[in-house]
Amino acid sequence: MDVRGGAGVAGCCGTSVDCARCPVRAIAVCGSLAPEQLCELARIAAARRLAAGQVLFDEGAPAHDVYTLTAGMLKLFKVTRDGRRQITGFLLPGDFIGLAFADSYVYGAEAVINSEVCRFRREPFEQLMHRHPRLERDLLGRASTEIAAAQEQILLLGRKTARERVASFLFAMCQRQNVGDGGQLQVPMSRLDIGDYIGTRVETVSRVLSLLCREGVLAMPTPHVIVINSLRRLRQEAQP
Amino acid sequence: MDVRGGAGVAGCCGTSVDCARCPVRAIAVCGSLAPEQLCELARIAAARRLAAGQVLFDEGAPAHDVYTLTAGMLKLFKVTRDGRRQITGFLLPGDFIGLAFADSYVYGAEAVINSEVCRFRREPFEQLMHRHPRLERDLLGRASTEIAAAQEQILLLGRKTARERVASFLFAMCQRQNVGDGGQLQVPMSRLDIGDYIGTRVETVSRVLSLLCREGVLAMPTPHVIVINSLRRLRQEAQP
DNA sequence: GCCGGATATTGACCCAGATCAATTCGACTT
DNA sequence: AAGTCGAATTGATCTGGGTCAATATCCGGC
Repeated sequence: MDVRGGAGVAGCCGTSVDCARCPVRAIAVCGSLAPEQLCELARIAAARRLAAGQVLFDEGAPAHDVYTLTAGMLKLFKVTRDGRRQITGFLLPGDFIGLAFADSYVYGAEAVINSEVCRFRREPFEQLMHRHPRLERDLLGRASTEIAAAQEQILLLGRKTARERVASFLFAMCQRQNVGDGGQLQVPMSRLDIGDYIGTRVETVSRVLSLLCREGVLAMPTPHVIVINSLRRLRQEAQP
Repeated sequence: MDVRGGAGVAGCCGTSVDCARCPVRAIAVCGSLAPEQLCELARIAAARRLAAGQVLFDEGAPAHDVYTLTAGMLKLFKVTRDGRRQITGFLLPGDFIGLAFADSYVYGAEAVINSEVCRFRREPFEQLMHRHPRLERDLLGRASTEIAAAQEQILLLGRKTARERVASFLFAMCQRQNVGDGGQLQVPMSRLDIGDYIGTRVETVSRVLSLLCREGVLAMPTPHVIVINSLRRLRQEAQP
């Protein structure tokens, strides 16, 4: 959870190019950028630490920056005029924030747990991107993945039952965390957040989880740790 | 509705670069590609005509091609194992199909009305794209827009009422067709398709439309033409 | 280890929208 | 113009998940 900040970034230009903590590393293009190009990236980068619950930016604010998440977890969300909230995604370290923006942010971003981001001023980042086609290609690939994921979520929200939604959510989390049978799934977000992500109420999330627990599909030692007894049954419940 | 096909494409290399019907034109990069580059694109392109209801490709099929829609309207959709269908988008002429694919198509595509697409073999298209950064950049911009639109739809499906969904759908259609107060909105898709897009049943779509009609927000001379009496009220109902 | 506010769970009841069931409409063909 | 069949509309009823309310549990700060 420690931040390397500007110094850490600068460090990337030397021998420790592939250091896991380096914010630049997080955009997963170290392999495709030469050290002097990493330096360029480092020059427009700044680390920022976020406490749990802290807002990174609000929906609708002018989009001056793009980010990579280097530690922790963020949630992205949209809110209707009358206050209904929809979480559009949870981000894990390595994820990039800034694919969907035009002039202003199309969603708000908030830390789920203590987190760190690496910020890049947008203008120079885009110029750099244009100068380095591999970076641009990497981002296009990420955009592709994000579109596919969004459409999976559209299917979930449009056509799945509450039970299937919870199962789908857990199954996707398992895949992202590489959790298998008997593994412990870390669920740092609240039940409210889960509900706002899968389009149900807190109570429904809680009820379905309790039910799956009673049925033996999973176990919940604490609300934020879920033991997966049968990944196969979970996937089956998810109606993929 | 007439197809120019291979000949039409080749024609783009000459003086008629910006002909509206040219399939290449549809990817909206004519301005950024030199005539000889257009020729390159034309060489890997082929026009294809689709009758209403005809399938362009199935979800899960190997993704050998990418497309641009040159006329008509397509719907993209995903289906659950037990047959529930979710439409993830309707495409209009100029739209590009192929941003979300890896090895296989992540959704099926079917013509809503008689349509034409321009097909590009994927392999050479991607090589061409890599050689022409402006094309790549154009696609990244399109991906951006698509992500933003998907998240808007996620908000709709996760948090809006049936009435708000129908209003949002109509309002979005008005914007795409540039229809204002008193304008005639063309609605070529069936009520079933609309329902499968906004996550409700046919009957609900019909009921809400009838209600909005009775309230004077709109009029329906025929099921596929909707007159917008008050775009303002429509937007208000949409809870943007 | 204990305390207190936030978070999670569980129960009872309700309602928006699904489901089931007729009509009605409209774009075809002949 | 009449006939046909799928699409759209409308009505009646049902139900999954929302809403409201009452505990129970967790976890951070002493």
